[in-house]
Amino acid sequence: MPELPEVETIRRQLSQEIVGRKLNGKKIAGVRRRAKILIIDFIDGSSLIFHLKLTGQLIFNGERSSYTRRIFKFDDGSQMVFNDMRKFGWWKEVKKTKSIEENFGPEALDINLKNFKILLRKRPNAKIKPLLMDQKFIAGIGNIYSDEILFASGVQPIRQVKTLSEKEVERIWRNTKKILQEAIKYHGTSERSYVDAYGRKGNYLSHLKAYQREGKKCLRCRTTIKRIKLGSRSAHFCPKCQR
DNA sequence: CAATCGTCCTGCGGGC
DNA sequence: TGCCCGCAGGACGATT
Repeated sequence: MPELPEVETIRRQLSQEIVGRKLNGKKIAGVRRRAKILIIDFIDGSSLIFHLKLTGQLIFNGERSSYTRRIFKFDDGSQMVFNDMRKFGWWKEVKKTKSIEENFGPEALDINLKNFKILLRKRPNAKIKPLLMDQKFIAGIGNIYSDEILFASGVQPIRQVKTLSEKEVERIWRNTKKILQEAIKYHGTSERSYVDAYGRKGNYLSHLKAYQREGKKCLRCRTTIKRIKLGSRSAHFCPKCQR
């Protein structure tokens, strides 16, 4: 599922290819990301924004497939294909992105420890995993990386924020940065249909330590990884390493 | 205000 | 073998 690392991978690659080109006569000034949204800015101040949701793909010079919803053609003959098997994804032309951007909490990669602690204090009763996935709270983390962050931090997904020690909060903050950055380095996780802007799979899947490892042995202590339902989502964790 | 649940959609895998 | 059912999850809206 495209989360922050996947969208960021696509953003970096697309930026290399399309900045300076024209789309519908409008010159592209830059490509940004906010939360899991990809934003193509034009020099006239307007933007074209995308949300890939679960199965969206944006492929530079990709070819039409049965899942292609739209092809964006650039002035030099190159193109960008938007595929989406499940049809949850969307794109939109907007004059301003401000009202969209302000719906999100701080970027997961940008927030400092002090502000992360302040943020957590506002939600003492929330369970940590759903909170990390709440885009209004903190932006960019989804089901895969919340499991990975909490595994690395030794914290169970159901833990209430107010029960977290200072050290646990610091570990969660540090591992959020570490894991997201590592996943970007490997061009994301291709668990299902995710591919990057060149149609290639990401390589972080083999680095996952919790997500989708139910029934397998914990890579740290050999205990069997558990899966529980939290809200309507699945959470994977090691009952021994994570407390 | 916060937490939970249903909803959108389609491919896939388990079970009979 | 083939069919049916349920599951997967981002984010929004309705409900409690």
